[in-house]
Amino acid sequence: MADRTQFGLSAIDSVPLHEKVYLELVRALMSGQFTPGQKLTSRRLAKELGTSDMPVRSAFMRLQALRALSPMPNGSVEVPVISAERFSQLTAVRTILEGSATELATKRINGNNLRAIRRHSSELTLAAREGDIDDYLRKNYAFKFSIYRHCGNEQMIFLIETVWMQVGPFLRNLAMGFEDDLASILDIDYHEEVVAAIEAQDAARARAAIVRDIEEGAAHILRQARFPGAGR
Amino acid sequence: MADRTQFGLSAIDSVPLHEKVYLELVRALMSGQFTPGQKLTSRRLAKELGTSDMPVRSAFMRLQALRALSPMPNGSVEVPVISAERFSQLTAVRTILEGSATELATKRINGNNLRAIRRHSSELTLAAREGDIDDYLRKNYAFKFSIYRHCGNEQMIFLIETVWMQVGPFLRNLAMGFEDDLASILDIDYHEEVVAAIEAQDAARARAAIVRDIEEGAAHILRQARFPGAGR
DNA sequence: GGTCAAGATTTGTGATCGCGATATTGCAAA
DNA sequence: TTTGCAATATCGCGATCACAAATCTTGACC
Repeated sequence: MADRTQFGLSAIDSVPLHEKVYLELVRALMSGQFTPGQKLTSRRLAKELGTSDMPVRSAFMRLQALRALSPMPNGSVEVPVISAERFSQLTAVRTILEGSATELATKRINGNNLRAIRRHSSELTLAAREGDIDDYLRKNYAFKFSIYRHCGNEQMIFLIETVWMQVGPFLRNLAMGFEDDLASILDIDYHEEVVAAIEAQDAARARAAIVRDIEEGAAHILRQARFPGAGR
Repeated sequence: MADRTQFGLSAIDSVPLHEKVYLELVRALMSGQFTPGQKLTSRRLAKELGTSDMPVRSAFMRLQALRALSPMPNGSVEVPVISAERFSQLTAVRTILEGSATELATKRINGNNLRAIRRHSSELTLAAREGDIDDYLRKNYAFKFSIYRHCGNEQMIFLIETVWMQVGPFLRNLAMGFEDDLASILDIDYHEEVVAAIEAQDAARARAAIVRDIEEGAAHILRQARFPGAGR
């Protein structure tokens, strides 16, 4: 479905190349298409994308500022290797930010919002039962941000997104630890409890449920993950 | 004190130009040398700095990713114009993040750390009494981060820094509202109370003091600031 | 088989150029 | 003086080139 004006002309695409490259890299990173530690060079990537290396360099700069890519001493970038310590720190920050956002959102959510959240919640449950990891992660993202979006603080949402940019690519590689048993993740998944708390307008309970969801998920990951420098 | 090798040669400076431009822009932004709403163009800035526009473009990309510069529809960037709403949101995020960081830090600070914090605190008091706004803001930054640095969570510090990058340039222009009466800011400055709470190892009290410091400072600013779109 | 140095390749970095779009200026008409 | 518009200057963007440093390859030698 190409964009067409009323005269049948295709709409001029004014989105800069570097922006497209950036979005493409975010997508690739968040869906775990790169291996942690993988080195990315602007020239090679440019060749793969069929552009010059300039737009790629721009995208690298942005991603590196957000810590979604790690700068190497020689100026190259690599997909971040997350250590157990960094993962714990990011989890701690997540509980603080996402807990607060949930608490704020609970007080502002109305019927219409709630209906959308419930839909995301049931889709999330479904995805877990069906065992599709990619779909599960995508639905998990959609569900949580359908709540955070209503916290009334755009700055907070931005910060949460930057944290997810750092954890996201990592989660993908770890969720694979569940293999065919993705449904078992529902045992430590409190998203139904979150919805119930929001319905009851109980902000403190909603915060507690989100925090618990984040923490138990992280603990489960820490249990079965192999982190660099922690033996093999 | 230039870097000299043992042969008296000046050390080759291998810091990339785009990094220097970035640091220079951060410094200029944080010290309020740009007016909110001011448009920055890579070409003009490059000419002023005596470089090509490439390093400037890189620096723009990074600052824009961190929201320290706002992208314009045509791709230019401008120094962010902060609205009353955005300022309130950023303040709310600050209380959450910096409150948590202070609470965590209180539990980890030992005698040596405390001595440095006390020094920063007294320097801050001194700067307020002397009435030098720039010095006050610098000391305020140094004092607060001398605490946050010990929170044991590098990711949290990074997020706090990005928030400061957004509020910093704005604070400068508003602190000028105090004019010759900077010493009066001490009336709503709870940094001595923060130090006392840390000394007493009372994490909850330290958090409350920092939050109060942030909130009352922000309230004072909101009272006398002229925000865009709020009449004149 | 392992080591190391020379050569070849790749890479980051920054300058420059060209294109199309945007913004600014200058001037004439109302 | 204000309005309309064309000439001009400036700008974002992306491609390409040059150069030095880093990295990889290769092959001779111990």
